[in-house]
Amino acid sequence: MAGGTLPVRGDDDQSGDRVVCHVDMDCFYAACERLREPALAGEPLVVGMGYEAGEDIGAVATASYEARAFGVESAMPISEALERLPRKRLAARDDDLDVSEAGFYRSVDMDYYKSVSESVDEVIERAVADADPEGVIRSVSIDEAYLDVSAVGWEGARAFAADLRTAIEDEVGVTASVGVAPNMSAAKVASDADKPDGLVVVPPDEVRGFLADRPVGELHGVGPVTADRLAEMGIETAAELASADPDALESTFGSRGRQIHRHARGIDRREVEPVGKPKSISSEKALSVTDDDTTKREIAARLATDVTERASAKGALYKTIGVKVVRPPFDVNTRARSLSGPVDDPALVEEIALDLLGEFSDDRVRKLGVRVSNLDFAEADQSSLDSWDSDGEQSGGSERRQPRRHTRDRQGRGQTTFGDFDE
DNA sequence: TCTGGGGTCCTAGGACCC
DNA sequence: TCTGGGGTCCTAGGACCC
Repeated sequence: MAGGTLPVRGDDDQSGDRVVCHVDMDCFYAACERLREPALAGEPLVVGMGYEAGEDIGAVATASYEARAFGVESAMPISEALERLPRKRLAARDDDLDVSEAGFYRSVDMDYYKSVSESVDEVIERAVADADPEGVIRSVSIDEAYLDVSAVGWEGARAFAADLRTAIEDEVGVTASVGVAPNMSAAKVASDADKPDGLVVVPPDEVRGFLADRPVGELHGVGPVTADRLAEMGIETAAELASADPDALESTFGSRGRQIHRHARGIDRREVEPVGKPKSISSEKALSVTDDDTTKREIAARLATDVTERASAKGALYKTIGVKVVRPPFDVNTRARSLSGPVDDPALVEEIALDLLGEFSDDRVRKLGVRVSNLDFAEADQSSLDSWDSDGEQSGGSERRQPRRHTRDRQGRGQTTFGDFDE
């Protein structure tokens, strides 16, 4: 195809005008732990989720680079991490173990990490406001954000990103890697390219070359399953994906096929937009495998409470209540039930969750979850008092629901949201 | 490698409506 | 009474992200 290596269509050129930064904090949880416990600096450090001091349950949430050198990886069971990297304390007492080949383990402390994240956000907000009054920030997680700072232009892009990194490190004490590119997906790859503490700037005319030799798995939207299937098709690098037939990709991967094809070509016209309201709220918990129904119901009830409290704190009404049941080895089942209108009714959530769980009462279960979705953020705080009763049936005055705006009704199907028609 | 927790989006089939 | 097209909503599962 002509133009395979050029910014092909006229409408692609527009993306060259944008300057998008992806800010990605380095080993964020571990960095936070070091912030309040400076003695951990330079040491192998593992932060475990579901981990309790001295135990060997849970999974690795973050491993410092020093710990990664021992083969500890994200999502690895703590038990396995301990085999590769024993606890410092144990090593100190055990003559067979070398203290220099041991590390520190800490459990996740989300509240603290959030407070650090807020400090980082303040630095970012100020930097963006100073550099580009029309700038936009999209926080995608506790340790990651996209910035549209097009006003700084490509001449000013590197200086902006460098100053931002310096400010974050000086003022908060943690480091970030930043990627700068004409769009979100390329900026994301750029921020990953020189971690940790990196800065990679990819101007518009270098995007294709920058991506070319990278494995497809580095692209946003290509996970392990897709990467394997692409490999079967003989596609392993971004350049190979970029020159693949988009129709073939679409027939194999659906709409995502075209999306990853565009990303491989360095095209992504999604706008950087602030994150909107959540679409679901859920809570789940791994448990040691059990078929005891009482245990399952107790846990489900707790999860329901957690979910409804969080929903309430966010002012969210919900219309759909669901459960998730994971049976060994890893058989994920979901069940959901919708009401006829949005409610804030914790007792009802528990009741429905337990009812849905009933189908699995005899099953061995390794993990349970409760979820509310179909959320509605009513302006006012009037909640479950009116017309929705426990059957989810409307009583009497069926038009008493909150005045409904069409914008919301479109959301489910309208395809107007971020992420599909994007590029 | 026997896999933690909180999310998003997409797909596909079925019910139902006009 | 065997049959069209368009559309919405619901449920379940899957892939992906951090």
